[in-house]
Amino acid sequence: MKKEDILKKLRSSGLRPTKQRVEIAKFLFERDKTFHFTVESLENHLAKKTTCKFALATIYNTVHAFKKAGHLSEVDVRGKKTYFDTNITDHHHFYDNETSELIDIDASEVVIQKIPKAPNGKKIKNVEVFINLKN
Amino acid sequence: MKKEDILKKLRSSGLRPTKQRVEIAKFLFERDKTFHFTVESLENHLAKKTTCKFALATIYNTVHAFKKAGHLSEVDVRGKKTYFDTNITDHHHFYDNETSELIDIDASEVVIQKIPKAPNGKKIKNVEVFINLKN
DNA sequence: TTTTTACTTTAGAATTATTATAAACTAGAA
DNA sequence: TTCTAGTTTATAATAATTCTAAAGTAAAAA
Ligand SMILES: [Mn+2]
Ligand SMILES: [Mn+2]
Ligand SMILES: [Zn+2]
Ligand SMILES: [Zn+2]
Repeated sequence: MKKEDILKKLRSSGLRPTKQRVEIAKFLFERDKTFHFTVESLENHLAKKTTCKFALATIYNTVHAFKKAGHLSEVDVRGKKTYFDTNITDHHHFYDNETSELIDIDASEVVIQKIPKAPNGKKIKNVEVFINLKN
Repeated sequence: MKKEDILKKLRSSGLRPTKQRVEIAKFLFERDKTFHFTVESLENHLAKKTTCKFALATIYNTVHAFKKAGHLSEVDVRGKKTYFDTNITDHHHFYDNETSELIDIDASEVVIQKIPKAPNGKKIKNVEVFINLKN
């Protein structure tokens, strides 16, 4: 992902390219594999990787703007913190409760043979499969 | 569910049958269909149904004791509040984002044909299917 | 280039859900 | 009935997140 693409992500999220936002965008989007994170973990990573200072509110605001623009998704994990996901495709997860780690499962790796029909007046938006792991 | 069964639920959770606990247990377990709730919604229901007063801490403590004893389960729902479930069997859910309502899906109504194998050293504990609804 | 404007960062306050505390109360044993 | 361990409760504390408003900055206007 080039600098111009980073700027595109910011613009399409309605965000001016400030120092903080560019650092956050680079950290989140200049990678090959999926990154699952909480605001707290992102803050720690940013503190290590960059010299720039980040107010917590800036991280929250930026992450939410990316989510709203569709550049990040949210994953439901048991617990109090919100988890975000750089993988915005329709996909599933393994969840390791011991390590609180999420692992992506591509949609093609799960085939559902039978599923109930939606309640009256409703339609199915999407199906999420969550596989809990143990040792 | 008879009075004796309610007392059994309390005893097996290590709880003395106090006025508050009996009311909570009756409200949660004297029903046919599944009840999905947050501590806040349970508090509101109890306020309507009974004359007894409940400190929030008592509701939290009692619900957690029931969960620990296996009489309640927890469901992961997007959002900040913890959802509990009187259905303790292995089952799945529809989730209506408009109304924040959960609907049970019996395990037999979902058949999964293909699923990835667990990462090295790990085993699959259980598989949860979450079907998001739209209008 | 300067000036101006609107947007942004930030520290700290506020809010929300939950958990902890410790004093007053009570079920059940003795 | 008395005693004891367990319970309820109001309130304080904590944790995650959101809000606020003052000081700072990017980009448009002059
Ligand atoms: Mn969650
Ligand atoms: Mn949740
Ligand atoms: Zn993912
Ligand atoms: Zn359920």
